[in-house]
Amino acid sequence: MSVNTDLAHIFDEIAALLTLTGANPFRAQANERAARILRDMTDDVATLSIADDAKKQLTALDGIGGGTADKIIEFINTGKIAEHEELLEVVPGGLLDVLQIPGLGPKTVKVMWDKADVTSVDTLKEALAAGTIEKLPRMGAKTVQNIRDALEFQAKSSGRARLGVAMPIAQRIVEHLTNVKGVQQCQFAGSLRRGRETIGDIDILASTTKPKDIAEAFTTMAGVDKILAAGETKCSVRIDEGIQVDLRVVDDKAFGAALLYFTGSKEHNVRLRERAIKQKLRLNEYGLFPNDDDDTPPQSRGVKPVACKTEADIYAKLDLQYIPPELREDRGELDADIPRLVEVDDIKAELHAHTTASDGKFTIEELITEAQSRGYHTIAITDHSKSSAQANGLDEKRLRAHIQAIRTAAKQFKTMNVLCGSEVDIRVDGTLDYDDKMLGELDIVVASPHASLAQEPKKATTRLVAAVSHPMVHVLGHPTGRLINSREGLSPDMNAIIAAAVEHDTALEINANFMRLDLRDTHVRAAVEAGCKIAINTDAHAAAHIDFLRYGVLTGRRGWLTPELCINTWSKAKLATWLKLKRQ
DNA sequence: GCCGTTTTCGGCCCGACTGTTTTCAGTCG
Repeated sequence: MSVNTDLAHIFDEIAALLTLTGANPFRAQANERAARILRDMTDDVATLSIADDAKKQLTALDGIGGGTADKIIEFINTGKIAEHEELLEVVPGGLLDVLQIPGLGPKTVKVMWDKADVTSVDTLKEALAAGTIEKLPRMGAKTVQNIRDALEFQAKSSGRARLGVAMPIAQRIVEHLTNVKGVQQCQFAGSLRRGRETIGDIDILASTTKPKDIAEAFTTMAGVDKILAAGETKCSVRIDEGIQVDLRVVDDKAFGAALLYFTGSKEHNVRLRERAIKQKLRLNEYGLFPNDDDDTPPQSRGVKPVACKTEADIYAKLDLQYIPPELREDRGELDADIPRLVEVDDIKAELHAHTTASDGKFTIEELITEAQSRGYHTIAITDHSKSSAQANGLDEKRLRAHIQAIRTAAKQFKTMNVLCGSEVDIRVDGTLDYDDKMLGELDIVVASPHASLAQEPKKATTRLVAAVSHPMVHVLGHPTGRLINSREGLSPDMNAIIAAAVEHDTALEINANFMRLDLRDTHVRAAVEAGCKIAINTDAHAAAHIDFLRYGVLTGRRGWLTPELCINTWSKAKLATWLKLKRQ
């Protein structure tokens, strides 16, 4: 929903501008929270805001109060927010970019603005060159050099790394460190453990009897480009891929408390600490302690923690169910009944994969063998349709020959359920790329948008609702067509698509390719709440792609997806029955 | 700016690290 995104951006700017004016930090925080809520919701805030009881509906959202609700309504009615405009008259907008530079916070930026006429990244560079920055208070040689380094790094950095890029790197490092002498536990934490679609940096947590050895092993490992910090408990390096990796070394007895802390999210941790306080407890990265109102940290006074060894212990002492990392986003997880979430081992069917018939690398036999080796009972072969000419899509004649070839090949695999399918293009007007007769000859139809992905939201909604309502369609493939960090894709009214999917018993796909992860987590959550069926498919074009499944499962878990709603976890018989019955 | 199982006012998570100063401010997660 692009209005939600636009508004979220404005609230983030208001927050940043407020910090630069020295306003109450909690006021800034409230605006940041509003931005996060808007990004997380699938409801179109524009629709919500024109309702008769708009203010009531908005303030019903936890974290949105009267002031924010008024501003949202103001934006929907006028296209802008007066407070935002007024702040931009006082504070140069270019300072928002300066604030993005690591190490520079609001206090420092304000001093630069007041005393050195810095109003943008460019004027900061000029001030650095002119030597005016180093004359400011608390600006020593090291700080100035750090700013120069950060500017240089920012210029060549590509920003947040995709999940599927960061994960293998993190696993490699964890494996390397686990083999170091003295290491007791080692695993990655942070947004990577929570399965976010992009990762700012990689956090590794370890406990060891020999802290010096692990620090040495970490900073000297292959692929380290630059050592940023090398202390007793924390080391930071930048690796060749341009990603920062932090290693934290903690006491083995408190590994759980540290893991909880370093996994985050920050907002989830704040919620946990607030809850702890209400229970006369105090939570930090060393454990959950009795709260004796002494300002000195309890661990440094020898206070015995109530829990610290494992995350589960801490949740239990806070009277909470264990909350899986993927749910720790302050999206209501503390107040909810947490269901059993889908796991990689639950997946028994791949329902979207390509062969050499279109643009895949597998032959039919290779693809079936690959699926069989993963312990799947079902594999759907879904090559592209004719409109995807760039992907060597099949016309009707070639598709019919392909179906024959699949049926013949399948005879060699007695235990495998091999489905003849297609990934059919959803054309710009919502019609499909084959007629109903052709579609009827297929066991499974995955309908996906590939072209016109910058279509305006209303048309995109009509287009996708038509496809999801089509009686021959089983799965809506990568619904928005977005590519993470490179293409925004469609911004349809996702609730309308979910409603149509529920009505017509069509599954929505989580495309597990880490470039896509489409549906995204928040869409999955809305779909799951509506009782919509979900497919997790890898869209494999080559053997390595089948391993992308884990990213799809992580995204599903972030959307609170249970095995019951995930059609890839069903038994062979249940899945086959649904595929047939759906068309009746 | 938001919120209320002691509150409609007065709070709002917690600690480490860095770099600058001689006891701590600012930033980060």
